[in-house]
Amino acid sequence: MTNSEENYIKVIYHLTAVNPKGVNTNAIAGMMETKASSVTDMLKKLADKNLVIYKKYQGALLTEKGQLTAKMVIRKHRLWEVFLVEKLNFTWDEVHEIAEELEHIKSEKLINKLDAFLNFPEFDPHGDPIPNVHGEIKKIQKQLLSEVDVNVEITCVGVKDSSAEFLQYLDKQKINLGSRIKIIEKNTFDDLLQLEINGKELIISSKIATNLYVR
Amino acid sequence: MTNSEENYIKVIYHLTAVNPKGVNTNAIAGMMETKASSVTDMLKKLADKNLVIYKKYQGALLTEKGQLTAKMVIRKHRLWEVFLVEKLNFTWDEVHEIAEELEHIKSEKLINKLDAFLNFPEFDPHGDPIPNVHGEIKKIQKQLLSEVDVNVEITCVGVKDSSAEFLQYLDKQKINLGSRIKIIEKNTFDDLLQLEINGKELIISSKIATNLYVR
DNA sequence: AATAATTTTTAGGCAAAACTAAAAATAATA
DNA sequence: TATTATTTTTAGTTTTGCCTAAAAATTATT
Repeated sequence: MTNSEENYIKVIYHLTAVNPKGVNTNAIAGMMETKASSVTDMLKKLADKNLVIYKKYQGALLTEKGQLTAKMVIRKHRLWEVFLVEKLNFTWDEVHEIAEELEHIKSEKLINKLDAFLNFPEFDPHGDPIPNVHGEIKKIQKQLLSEVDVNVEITCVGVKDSSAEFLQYLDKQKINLGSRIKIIEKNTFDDLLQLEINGKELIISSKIATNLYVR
Repeated sequence: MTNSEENYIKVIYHLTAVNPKGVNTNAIAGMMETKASSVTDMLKKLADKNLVIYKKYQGALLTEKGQLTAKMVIRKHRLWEVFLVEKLNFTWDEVHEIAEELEHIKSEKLINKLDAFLNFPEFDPHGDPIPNVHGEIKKIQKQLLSEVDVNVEITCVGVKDSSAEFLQYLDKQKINLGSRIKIIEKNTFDDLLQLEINGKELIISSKIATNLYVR
């Protein structure tokens, strides 16, 4: 397995959630920051290796083997992110790029020992679930903050957008995983939300509210 | 910097210790498990990048820039080895292969935070010194066990051969870094040494004695 | 010093993963 | 449905790092 192959598998896995009946070549190209023709080449190779189901012009889907591969790469990525934040004191906006490299380190034993060292965490620093050693993923009930009713107190459990920009904004507003949030008022006209968080009031845009997962 | 380039630089660095006036193409090929013609190709590229001084048929030497690069790769390798042994409970014979991959992870910040997390260790699990953030290496006085006189008590501080086979042998004999050792008798005829270690007697061959550093 | 042996380099190729440009298939629209 | 637009694939290159085989340079030996 090359790094590039693993990255394709991972991208197809993520895109399948949005497009369960076949992931477009162009969509993959967009995520991989490459050209459609390169994607076609790679899909043929992955199909030969039994990782992807691919028929010309029909888009791609992962085989069972491909899905497991994807989950293992995601497992590694998210465990390393936990390590970087919990042990090395990185902030949650800094870890993605480094984990993109670390996720390709090959040793099974390494990742399972890392898992144990971190105490078998179930979620990464952005609230995303970490597949266990068998590839099983614990799903939690969660919704976007934008879907929550007024005056219901909820807990921040994750982010949809995990760009550094967004995460740094959340840091500045002291919004973390675990923060207790209550919507005080929804302004339907300009789509701003008035929140109460950590006892303080805060006005946020709908863009923020549609990128924050709560429970 | 590609992984391959870093590996060449590292190999040239190590070979320079033995061959300070120019490292042979063939020697590099041997260490890299590749062919001499591939080495020639790479030497040209590294010379273009100002990492290596290379003249046809004259062997290779590292520039200042190349030496620093080598030290930084070695720094990463050895810090990761400390992490694997101290934090993840790997044995000292298991860590080399994994560190060979980890040493190529790019972030400066990562390695310096790892260094701090590990409490700025000066030696790796095999007793080899870890270059600091500036590439400075603390040298310690050490000699081979085979060069030590009878009845002088010394401390094991490192290994010359760090193959899994040798390290596992040492583990079995309960010889670790820090073990106190005294040579009771040298048998000049068959080159066996009689040791006292941890209060117990042990007979070792000269092959062992010429691969163990002590102080 | 001349020849033989070894080492190193050159020349030409290959595979992986990307690219561009053009062709083919599918989807959208008049 | 015919035509246009979009998506996807094919064909042909490029770059990196490796290879083999042959040529050139260096070193060793008689």
